[in-house]
Amino acid sequence: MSIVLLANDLGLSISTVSRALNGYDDVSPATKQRVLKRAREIGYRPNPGARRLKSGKTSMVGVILPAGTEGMRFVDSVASSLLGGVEIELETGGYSLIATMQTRNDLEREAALYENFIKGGWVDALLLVRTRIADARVELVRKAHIPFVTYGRTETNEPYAWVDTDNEKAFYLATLRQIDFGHRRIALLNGPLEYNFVRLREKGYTRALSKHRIALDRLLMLNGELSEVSGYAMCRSLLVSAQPPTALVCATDAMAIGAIAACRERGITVGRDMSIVGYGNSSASAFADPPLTTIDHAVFDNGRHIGQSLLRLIRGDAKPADIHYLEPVVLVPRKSDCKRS
Amino acid sequence: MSIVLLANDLGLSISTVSRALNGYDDVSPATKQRVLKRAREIGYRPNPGARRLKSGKTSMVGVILPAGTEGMRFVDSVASSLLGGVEIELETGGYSLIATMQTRNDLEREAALYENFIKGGWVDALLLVRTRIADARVELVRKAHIPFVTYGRTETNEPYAWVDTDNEKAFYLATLRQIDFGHRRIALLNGPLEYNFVRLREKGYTRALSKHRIALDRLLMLNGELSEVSGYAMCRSLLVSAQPPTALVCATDAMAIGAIAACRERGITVGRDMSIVGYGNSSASAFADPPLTTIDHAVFDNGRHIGQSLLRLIRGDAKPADIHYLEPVVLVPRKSDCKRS
DNA sequence: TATGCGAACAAAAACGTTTTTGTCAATTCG
DNA sequence: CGAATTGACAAAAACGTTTTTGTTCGCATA
Repeated sequence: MSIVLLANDLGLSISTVSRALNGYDDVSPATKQRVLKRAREIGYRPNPGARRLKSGKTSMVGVILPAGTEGMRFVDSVASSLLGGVEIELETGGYSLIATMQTRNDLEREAALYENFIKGGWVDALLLVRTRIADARVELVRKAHIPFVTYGRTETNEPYAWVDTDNEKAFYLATLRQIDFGHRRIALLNGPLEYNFVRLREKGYTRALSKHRIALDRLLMLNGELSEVSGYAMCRSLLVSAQPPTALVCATDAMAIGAIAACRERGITVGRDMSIVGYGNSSASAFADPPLTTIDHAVFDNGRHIGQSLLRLIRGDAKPADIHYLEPVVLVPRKSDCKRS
Repeated sequence: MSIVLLANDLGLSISTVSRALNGYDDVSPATKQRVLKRAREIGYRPNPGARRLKSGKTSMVGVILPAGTEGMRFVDSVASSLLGGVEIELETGGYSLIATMQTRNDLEREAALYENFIKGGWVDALLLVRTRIADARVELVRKAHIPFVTYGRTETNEPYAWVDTDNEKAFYLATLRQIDFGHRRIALLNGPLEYNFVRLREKGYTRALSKHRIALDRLLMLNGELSEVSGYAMCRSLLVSAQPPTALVCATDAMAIGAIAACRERGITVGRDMSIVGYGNSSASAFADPPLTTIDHAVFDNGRHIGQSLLRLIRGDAKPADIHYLEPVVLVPRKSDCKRS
């Protein structure tokens, strides 16, 4: 019974206090100030349960962090920066971000989890990450009539708000660079096929090849996990194949680091006999041996864009169709790529 | 007005329905079943706001993820596994974990953030991570009379619930191994001094040295960030010093990988001329060159312990003083350490 | 000088639960 | 056989807000 305390203290009715606190204009500027001041002094905090019960607003944006495919890693370093960016923007708008974890990758349960999270009414808006090509979540969330933005695009007919990195451009650039280096047998170490960013990266890769009239070799396009182990395994299988590639473009720096290890194991010197480009510009990439040429993309800025978009959507300042932002990428050259020997 | 709908549908009063749903025993087993069944069919979900308003319970446990010291990384891979373990246990008890991010490391704001989070009433219990030696948060949270467990210990007179990894043992083992390899000038590349785990690692290191009557050389004990860059910089400064060490124990694998890069740069072969042990058994550690000897600690299991402890605390099945769990560590030998040459 | 109007505040209802208290019949007990 | 107890349910209050609907009063207008 907190607002009544505040009201009594001020000698006002609770309705006036409430309206003052919420910035309505049928309360005089003078009393509005008085209420605000006293509220701060007394440390008044509206009970979020009551507020939500009455108004349906929670001042919270939610995100469900997907279970990692490898072992138990839910949150990768990308997510960390991203969420940081989101939070810092939401903060300025009086919102905050809450994350909950998905303990398994099971699609059946996923729907139930999202359903629960939304109907549970803990959040006013949602952020969807790790979008798949066909992603049931966006339909589900749209039907719930709750604002949302996706990090990464998906395939759907309906308009929706998205923020994405230019994955296609990234792999177009990386592949082009390998071609310019004289490579013709360039392998693509990619992620799981279901994800949209995986398809986009493949698209960038094939576009670069076809631009230079290089025939596509399906045997050079591999899909696996995003981890070091997986990169190692895929590279290894390529190296023992009939016609090994002379260059690699990898979906993550971790995969590239695994690939480097595989090359090392077989006595192949990366940066001389094998040309490798990674993706992500992870903190480890600069300290690999050789230092990894990679693609840098501003994840934190992506997060900020998402945060801003969420706010606009919540306030009704924008329609989902208005929000499409493609973050540019930049290739950071180091020592892991080289001319064809 | 959802429970009333359900009640009408069943021809019962809302109070009976509520009591049936909450498992009270003054409702007959028959109707209890009937209510439960119908509730499931109809897809009834108690309004969390209303529930919280009345009972004060939220079925949520919260954690505030600290802002990363380097750049904007909030959540490292440790946190990912840990939170996964926590969540999976909480789930079995009908609770779930929500995380929110701390956007800056400022201590002033930290108190306010925790205050807000607790008073905001979004959670029934709290998890505190990245404990410092003197950590104002535990006093603050205790005063709020909300159950909590810390991941990592801290210095306080009051009893509190903690789960921790045996940091001291880990660095005792790592240092001992270096000593057994014949090393006498062993450097400690440690993290920021304020953290309790940093002190414990230092303690393990010094204990191993003093056991073998090796004099402590303060110049060999460095403190920095937990990142590759920092490991690189610290190792580099050691290598150009008057009396470089012949062995390194590092607070994280990332630091160790940075250190390896520094050695490589100066033509020092790690695993032959320099012996390095890391910590964490990160996925990258096995693919470093040379593969990193490191300390493995079961972060996910730690998370599960935390989850269970939280549940016991919430239910009143245990007092904070009862909950002290020290997770054992194990050294995983690879190729980065070696006999003194 | 009545009438209408807007500015500033207050009363009261409502949100969907949980909890306290109450009711009523059936059963047990002295 | 009447009184006390118990088992199963219902009525109503309460949680702390927001929102809808009043109310009062001074002031401009006709």
